[in-house]
Amino acid sequence: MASNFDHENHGRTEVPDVVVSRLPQYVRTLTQLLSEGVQIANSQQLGEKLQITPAQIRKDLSYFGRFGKQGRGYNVNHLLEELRQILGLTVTWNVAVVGVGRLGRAILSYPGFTPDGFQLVAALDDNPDVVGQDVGGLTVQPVAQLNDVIQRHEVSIAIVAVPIAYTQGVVDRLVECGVKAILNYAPIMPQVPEHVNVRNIDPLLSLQSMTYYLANGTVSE
Amino acid sequence: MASNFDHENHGRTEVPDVVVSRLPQYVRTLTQLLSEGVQIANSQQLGEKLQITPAQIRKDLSYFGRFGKQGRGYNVNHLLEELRQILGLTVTWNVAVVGVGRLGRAILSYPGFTPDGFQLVAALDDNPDVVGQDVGGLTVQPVAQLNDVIQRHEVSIAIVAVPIAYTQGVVDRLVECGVKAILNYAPIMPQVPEHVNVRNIDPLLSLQSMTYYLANGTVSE
DNA sequence: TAGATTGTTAATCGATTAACAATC
DNA sequence: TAGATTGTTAATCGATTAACAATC
Repeated sequence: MASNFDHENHGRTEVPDVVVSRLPQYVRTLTQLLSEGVQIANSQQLGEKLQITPAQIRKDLSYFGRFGKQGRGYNVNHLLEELRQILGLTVTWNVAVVGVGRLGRAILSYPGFTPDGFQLVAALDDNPDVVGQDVGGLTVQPVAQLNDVIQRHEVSIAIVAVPIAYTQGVVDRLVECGVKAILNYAPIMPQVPEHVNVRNIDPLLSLQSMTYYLANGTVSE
Repeated sequence: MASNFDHENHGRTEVPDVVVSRLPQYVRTLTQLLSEGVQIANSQQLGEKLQITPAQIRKDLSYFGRFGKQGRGYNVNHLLEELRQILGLTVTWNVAVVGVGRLGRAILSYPGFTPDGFQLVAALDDNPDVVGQDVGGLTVQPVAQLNDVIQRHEVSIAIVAVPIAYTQGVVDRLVECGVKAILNYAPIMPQVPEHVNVRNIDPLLSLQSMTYYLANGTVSE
């Protein structure tokens, strides 16, 4: 059974997660260079901007193809477009926000997602006082309608900003609805089947690891 | 000059960053177990909760001491207290929030930091309409007062939630004021001297790496 | 004491970096 | 063509895991 999966990538070398996680940073840097009018950049220059070795950049890119020219470097615009294509950033992804408390409202009002192809198409909450409200141009729907809302709006990504006690339950329901990408803001790591991706936004963990260095007078990296 | 640093850890083996970053998760899990009345847990049980191998947990802990009993496991309460001590979570850390826009307000109103020993003691902004406002029980100060505010409140951690164009400038000023731990919410990676720690909260990067798996029909991990 | 689980060493795995032939 | 930089292979580094003696 499991051995079936071995054939599913059609002989492509599996790309390490850590490599995929760097690509959006490459996209960001290239976008910035482009806006500055830079047309060509080599791995050395990109490495300086990104605080990464040139070798790593070339290695990372080599998982996906050959985008540079020897003796010259990379065409910024071309590499950017290739990476956007690889990351699936050339299409629009519909996003639902579950949980419209203070944090959910901040997320819904944040204009930073839309330019990058993420369209907030639905907001859901369980609080009767909140349902029906207009937040960031969306009418808050009851969570009971989750399945229907996800189908109707073709939601493929969910942002979860509900209290910790409800998080796993909401995530379970999202998974049942076929959502395969979840951005979770609750301080908990929800369990999901392995075909579903979860990313946790957990500032408290970040703070708690920094205090180690504050308390011990050393520095990370 | 640099060789001086070699002596500063007094022969202690340097703890890898990745190990330090897992400790807060251990603390969280142990806290939960304690609240459930569990008194003893072995590395196997902790591993299941944390989705980590038992060997890794034992290895991680071994950087800091011997906290278990062979044949028995770990006393939950004791291990928790030891880890809190190691992470510097037994003392209160004063935190300043720079940037009181929508996001800054959400952070200032979020009750989740305080229980863990992080005390929000100051809020700063540059917008004259915002300065003087009461937000989450704090009066917003002008950023011009940064140095003074940090001194007066003994701030050791800053949370930065200002627009991207101001982020590096604010971070530079914080570093000048002696702040050694910065939690940054802007979609940029500020450059700091190596004795300063920065953690970036960057949900857009998380979304952009998940779309890779959505677009390519595979799954991370 | 017998059984269980730690703490630690050694083996494995995977990611990063260095080096260089290919080639623009 | 000469010089520069890529793409890729091999070497290195570091983190994870397995194994087991120590010991509760």
